[in-house]
Amino acid sequence: MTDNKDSQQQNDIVDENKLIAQRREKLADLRSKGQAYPNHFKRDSLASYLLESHDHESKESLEEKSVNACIAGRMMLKRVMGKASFAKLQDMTGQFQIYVHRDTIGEEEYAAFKHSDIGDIFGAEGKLFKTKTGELSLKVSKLHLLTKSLRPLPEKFHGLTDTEQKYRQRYLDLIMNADSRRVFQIRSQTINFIRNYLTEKGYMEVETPMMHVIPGGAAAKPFETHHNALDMELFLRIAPELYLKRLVVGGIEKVFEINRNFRNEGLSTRHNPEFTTIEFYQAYADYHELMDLTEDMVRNLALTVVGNTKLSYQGDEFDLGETFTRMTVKESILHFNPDLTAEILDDYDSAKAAAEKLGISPDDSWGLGKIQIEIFDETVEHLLIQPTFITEYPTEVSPLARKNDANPFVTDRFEFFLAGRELANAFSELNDPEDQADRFHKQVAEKEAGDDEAMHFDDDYIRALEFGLPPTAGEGIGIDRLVMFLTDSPSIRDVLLFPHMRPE
RNA sequence: GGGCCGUUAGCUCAGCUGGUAGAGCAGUUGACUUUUAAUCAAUUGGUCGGGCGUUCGAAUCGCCCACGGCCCA
Repeated sequence: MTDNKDSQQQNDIVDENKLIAQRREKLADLRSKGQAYPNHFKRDSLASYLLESHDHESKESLEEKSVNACIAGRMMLKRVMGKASFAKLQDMTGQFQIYVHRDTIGEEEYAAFKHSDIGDIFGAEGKLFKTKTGELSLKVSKLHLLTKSLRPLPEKFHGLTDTEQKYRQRYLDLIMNADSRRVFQIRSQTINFIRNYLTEKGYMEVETPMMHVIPGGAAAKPFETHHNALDMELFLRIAPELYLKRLVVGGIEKVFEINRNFRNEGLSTRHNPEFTTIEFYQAYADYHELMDLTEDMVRNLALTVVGNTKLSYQGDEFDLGETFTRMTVKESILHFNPDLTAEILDDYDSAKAAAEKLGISPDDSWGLGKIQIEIFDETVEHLLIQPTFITEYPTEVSPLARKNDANPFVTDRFEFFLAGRELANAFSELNDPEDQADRFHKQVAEKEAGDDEAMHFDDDYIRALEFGLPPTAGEGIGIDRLVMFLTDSPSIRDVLLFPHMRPE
């Protein structure tokens, strides 16, 4: 055992390259001289603040005012020119140049600075000034090495581009790539915007269970886990929907939750096993009101976080400032399939034949509604570049949505599409407990027939509905996908700080 | 799960029809007191993702595996 441990430690050391070894020696030297990881330095300014407040000033007026500042950050760039040096310190708002001068900070301090490494974290005190070329900088009177960095940063010009390393070592990506920092700022601002938007409209934010006894609210395969003390199987939630509607039964008439869902499916540029959604529910509203709300919210979100309603996603341009198109599933199919007619779509045999002609292989268990949706997915979805609401989804594929009064074949539901992808799903909720029980029974039958994404029967949810769910409309929006659109990110991994990866 | 592409120094990348690896940046040493990817000179650094095979000889050719990317289901 001991031998193994020793050889393991040996290996750890051998694994390290010379660059790290050199920095470790510098760290040992720092330790020998005192506290190597001090925590006394207080900064008073951020890079962006100094630039905003003083960049416009002339060299002379800066000199006259004699502005003191303390900044801190990671050294990203270092240019030593004999007895004077320039370096860039990076904090969370940007980079700021410091000027380190031997005759100002002293010979010993300057020698130490010359031995510092790119990546080291410094605190710097001094006076603001402008260089010959006009760059606002800090003339350092005192420099504090706050954290020694042991590992060399990626190259200063190309930075870190290796996709795998960006995802696995996100900290490094965030240090090196302003674009990545921007993506996650926009992500944060997006969530913040939505939270404020709904809160201001009187919605209450809640947190419902992530571990479910009966996974429900969506058609998806769940992750399974086990509770030891209770000795029971649990599922990570695939959607919060049924819990949020229980809360509407309980009288929380406007409610929302922004949180993670987990689905046990493959990974791709569009799918991560855990992803974030916002779901919100409003009593005494119908799906038309949610379309209006969605249109207003998405438009103002874009204006707030990217400052523009005209966006482009991977080459597709769209404008969230224009009125969003609204059409039904059938209208959209007919619009993009001139050879089809309403009569064909309404007849099971001819619709099935049309689907087969499109390369779809209808299963015998599919009804007309499922066939129509497959035709929609195949021929319409990817063409909906401009913001579009599609309504009147077949009841067959909408087990939780309220049937349309005029046409019970379809539900009071819409999905919202942008850049050829579904972004939101909403409907007037099914609040008839007997209808809901019937639909659960159908789902259970499908599950027994082998569909492992079909829903379970949730007795307590039916019981809640039996107490009475007021007429309610609800919606879910994929936050990751929304952020992808707002940041023009090609992969969901680009908008997740730590996307799921196989172990190295 | 299938197809295609990739994996070479800490990072970004070259490396031809097989002959035991190269640049830039970073590092080290020296010069340089307002630089802007600073410059100049010298210099260190590699289990070429892993394994097996073909061959006198493999980063290079073949097979298998791992990880990643893109496309498809």
